[in-house]
Amino acid sequence: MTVRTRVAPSPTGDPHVGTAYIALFNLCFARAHGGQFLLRIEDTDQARSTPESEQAILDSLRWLGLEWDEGPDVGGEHGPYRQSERMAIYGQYAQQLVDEGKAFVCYRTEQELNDLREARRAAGNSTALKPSDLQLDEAEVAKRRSAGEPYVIRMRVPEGEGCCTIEDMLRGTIELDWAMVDAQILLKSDGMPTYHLANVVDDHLMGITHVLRGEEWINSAPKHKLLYEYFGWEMPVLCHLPLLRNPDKSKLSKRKNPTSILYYQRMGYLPEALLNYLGRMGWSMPDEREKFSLEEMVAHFDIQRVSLGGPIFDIEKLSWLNGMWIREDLDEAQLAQRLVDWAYNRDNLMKVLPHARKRMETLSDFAPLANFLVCGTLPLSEAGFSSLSGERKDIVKGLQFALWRLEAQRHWTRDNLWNDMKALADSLGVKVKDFLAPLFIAIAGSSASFSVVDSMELLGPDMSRARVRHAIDVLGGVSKKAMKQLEKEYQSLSED
RNA sequence: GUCCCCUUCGUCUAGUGGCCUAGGACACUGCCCUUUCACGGCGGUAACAGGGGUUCGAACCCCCUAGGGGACGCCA
Repeated sequence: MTVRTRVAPSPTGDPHVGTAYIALFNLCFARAHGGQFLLRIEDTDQARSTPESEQAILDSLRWLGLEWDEGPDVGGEHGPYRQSERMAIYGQYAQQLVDEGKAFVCYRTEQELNDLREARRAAGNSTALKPSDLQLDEAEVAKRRSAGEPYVIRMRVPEGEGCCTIEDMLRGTIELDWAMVDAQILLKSDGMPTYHLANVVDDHLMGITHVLRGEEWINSAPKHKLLYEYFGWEMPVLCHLPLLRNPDKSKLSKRKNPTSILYYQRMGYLPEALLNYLGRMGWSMPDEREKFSLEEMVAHFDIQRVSLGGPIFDIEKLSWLNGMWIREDLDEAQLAQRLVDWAYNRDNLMKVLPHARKRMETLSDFAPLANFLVCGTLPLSEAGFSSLSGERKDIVKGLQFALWRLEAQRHWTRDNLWNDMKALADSLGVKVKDFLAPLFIAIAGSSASFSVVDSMELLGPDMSRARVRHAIDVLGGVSKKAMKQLEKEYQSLSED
């Protein structure tokens, strides 16, 4: 048995707990059956994938203690293979399908596609575009080809009535209407494969026998099944796991919940505890114990014990569990070591000292100055912002705008952050000093502290963003309606 | 809008036709321990979404309704 997890960098480069969740179940399933657990990096989207974001995910999984196997040597490189290095392979397979009439070249433009979908939606149909919808007459195709216009390769899909049946380990037989399945792009105009092609080709070449993935993939299973049929390959057994949710039950997202593993690391959660908690999401030990190690989970793993309701990620219970691990599994020497490794080490001190030194008269001044760096959530209160001039509404607005900028920043350095904040203040017509004042409190808990941008650099993106979010909440949050208004205003700012 | 998935305390869950007057855990709460706080111990509040079937018997099987979620991209 061989299973794999595909890891895709998120747009912000944060390693997502959802990725670790899926990886954990893949690992347990494989190990429990004496099989292999492989990892595959999904890096065909140039916009989101950088070497750093890929490394961040691998490092996070390792931090959690999820070790993967070295797979078969597909395409010349071991380990968590990178697709971009093997582009030629996908092109070949796509071409093979074209030659066999199972895929076709499509010159449709984005505008045309939008119009076609719009028309289908207006007619009350699904928006799935079929090969016949996309057909252009030969003269037009010839014209676009000789003009060197970009094209993609799409798969042919059934156009008549009927269902595709998918077998799922947990859900049994699922019937999906072929009408919902569009002529999926297999090869993008930049020559990169889409997930669908890469996924099927890789899994076959890597000898994957079982695929455990998130339930958001159920709807594309027919495409994958069809591809396996086109290629004449045996399809792996599928299993769709439930999705982790926000407290409001929507799919876990960073706007509503911290989702980055780095955030939990920075907050001081132990990897064992976080992994243990993820193992309790939609799964339970046969004896219902709450606390268990990865080894114990593997030893007792049974995929049939997965419950299908989407579990809500509850930080309070995670914290309780983390406390259990600290109290029961670490003696004092080990705990001391954890603290040192976590933050109280020389490297960290050296990073903080340049900012603290100028402000110190005695050594004991250091702790209060650096306190905010090792704090998790700051004990903020509304009163803490009362010293600021300006209305609360405007303070919240400033923080929200700043948050959006921070969320967009991929290169987290003090200079970039400074430029972001400066630009924002300028476009709002506010003095930088006044704009930054609430941010000081959000980040450091007081306006008397290191420069905010230095503080944010030290805190890192996840913790910084979480602090700003927390401050907005403390100030009463933003209503849905007000949020729409702010989004509009923010949009118009960036257009100027 | 169309299709798919899901539905047990506020939350994570046990439960696969009789052991269910529905069990455990987090949170909340009462008491005990304690100079304080925490930890720990003992209690308490709190759920089978609704309606129809099938069955001697249904949280569990079937149907309908409702609610929630997901998918409908040159994202994964």
